[in-house]
Amino acid sequence: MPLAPHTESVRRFSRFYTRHIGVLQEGLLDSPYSLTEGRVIYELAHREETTATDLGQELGLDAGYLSRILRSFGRRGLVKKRRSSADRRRQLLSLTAEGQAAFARLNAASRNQIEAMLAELSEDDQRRLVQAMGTIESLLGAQPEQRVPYILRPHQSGDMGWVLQRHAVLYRQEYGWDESMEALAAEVVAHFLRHFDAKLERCWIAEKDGENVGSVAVVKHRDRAGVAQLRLLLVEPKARGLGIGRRLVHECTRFARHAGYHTIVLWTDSVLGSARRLYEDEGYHMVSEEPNESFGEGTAQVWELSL
Amino acid sequence: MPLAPHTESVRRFSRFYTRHIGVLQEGLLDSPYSLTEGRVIYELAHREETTATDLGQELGLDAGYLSRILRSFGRRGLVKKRRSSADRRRQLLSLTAEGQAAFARLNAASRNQIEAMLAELSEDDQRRLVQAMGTIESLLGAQPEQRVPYILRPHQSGDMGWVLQRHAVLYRQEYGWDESMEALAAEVVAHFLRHFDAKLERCWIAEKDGENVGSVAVVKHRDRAGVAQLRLLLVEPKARGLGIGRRLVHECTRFARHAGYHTIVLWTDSVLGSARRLYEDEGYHMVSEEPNESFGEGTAQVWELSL
DNA sequence: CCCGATTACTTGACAAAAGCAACCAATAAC
DNA sequence: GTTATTGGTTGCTTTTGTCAAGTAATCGGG
Repeated sequence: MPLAPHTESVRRFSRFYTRHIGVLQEGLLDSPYSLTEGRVIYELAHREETTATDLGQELGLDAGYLSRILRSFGRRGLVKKRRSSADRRRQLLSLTAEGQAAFARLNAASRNQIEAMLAELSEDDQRRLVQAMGTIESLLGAQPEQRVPYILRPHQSGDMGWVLQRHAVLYRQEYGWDESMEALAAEVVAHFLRHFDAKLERCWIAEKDGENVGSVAVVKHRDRAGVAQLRLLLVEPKARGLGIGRRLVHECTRFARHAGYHTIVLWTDSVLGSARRLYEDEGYHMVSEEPNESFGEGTAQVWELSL
Repeated sequence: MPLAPHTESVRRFSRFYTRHIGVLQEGLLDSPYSLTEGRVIYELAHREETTATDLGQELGLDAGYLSRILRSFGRRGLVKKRRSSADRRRQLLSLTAEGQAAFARLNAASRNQIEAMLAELSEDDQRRLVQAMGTIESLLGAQPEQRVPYILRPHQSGDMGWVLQRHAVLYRQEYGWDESMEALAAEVVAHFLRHFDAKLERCWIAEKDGENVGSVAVVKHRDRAGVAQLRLLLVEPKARGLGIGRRLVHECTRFARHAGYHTIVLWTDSVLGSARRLYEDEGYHMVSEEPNESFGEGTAQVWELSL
């Protein structure tokens, strides 16, 4: 039997935190989404493809109510539904690019609020706060979130600079590639930004714990009509092993197929062994290989996937 | 600028605790009150008399909405309204006995839930939990609750036993009174329980942090018609200085006036100095004094207040 | 003391959020 | 093949909350 003062302390804390959260959530008010809608978007952003029933279960929502929310999301172009081929009653739900962007905005707003709150504390106090929260979570048995611990979103301003920088740093660190690699990446990035065609091209940024940890882009092939090219694939070392690379590659395939391309190709280098696995598993096969002239020591390869 | 991982930790905790609270609040569902209604009752129970505007401000409720809630509470007999004499636009709101009882039920239900939750933790872990919660509250600047830190409620089964026990223990400890005092109190309690007349009699228990800390009762005078008697006033030493005694005495006056008595009387002893102040401030005056035969060394006094 | 502004509260109309129940189509179970 | 179950949608209702207007009392000058 717990002590009465403990019980009351917990109740006081609950009241306090409820109010605290209430204040935070009011920030959502100047978005076009209700709180529940926000939760739905959050959940969608953190899953690759779910069904409505799943979602309803997770969020404790009435099926009818959720159905309407999803329909409105569909109308607003945030969510796309795809009949499951295994069970044609089910719809596999996923966020569209607009949906991902909408979530990114919500997410950024929420993050800014928390940051503003934290900014008022000293670094020590921030640490103590996070520590205390962790204690509570573990004591009250927060099970580790079974969602994917990252989100994908379209690129925003500033992102491409990050993409370039990390390409340069990582490929130098991991493979010792020289500046010509950086120059090439810079050219790709510049071209992407200058000629970006939202209908036929796309870039995804993977974000984890508020930090960018991965990227990939689909662009039109410079010469071959109806052919897409996958470029700028990157996953930060500390975020590897979570399936982010696989997800990024897959996202490209889905987009390219949907955009009407008949083929998607990519260039890679024989030294990039782990990437090779991703491409193979996605269904790509190598179509040509030749000595790499510009950087490194491996051979340049072209891989292709028919859509 | 806070570190990104900290921000994300705080967000994760907020999600976690939101969900946690959600589960707890579902317990309210098998009560006849909505969440908002519950909050209103809570607030009313923790204030002596408030105005609707005050309440709305505190809870962030729309005035119109609150007005309707209060009207329905009025209809259900939970709340009574009294025009302020200082400002006749205002209504002073307070819970009726039924209202207090309703709150006590809600409160007990909520407490049971928390207790069940705590019961799964070792005592050490409970301590760590409460500690961590305290840390968060102080870091996030919970201002000390400005509400009265106790609530009043009608007596429930078991309470009268507590009243008797504490009378015996406290008067012995503080004034060295002997068993005859206990016997007298027992008789009063027994008579109260056996002949309890809900229309004309009432007992209040003051509760703080989930523990009983005070009591008082109004009963019909045994001989004089139209006269009420205040009995069994008690405040635990550790809860003194919070105005609980004063509040209890005042509650009696209000009730007696409302129940139609023309006078309320009480017996006390000259050694009970602090109680004397309470009675004086409430408007009582001493009407007789004679040597105390039964216990202690002081003189027995009768005080009276015309209603 | 008078008059406009403000405050405390109420009311009506309405919108948003949520829940319930009936229903359809696809699938699973027998 | 028939029945039950599942995934989802739709119509209807209740609950919850907002907005604006209205009333009475009070405040704040001149």
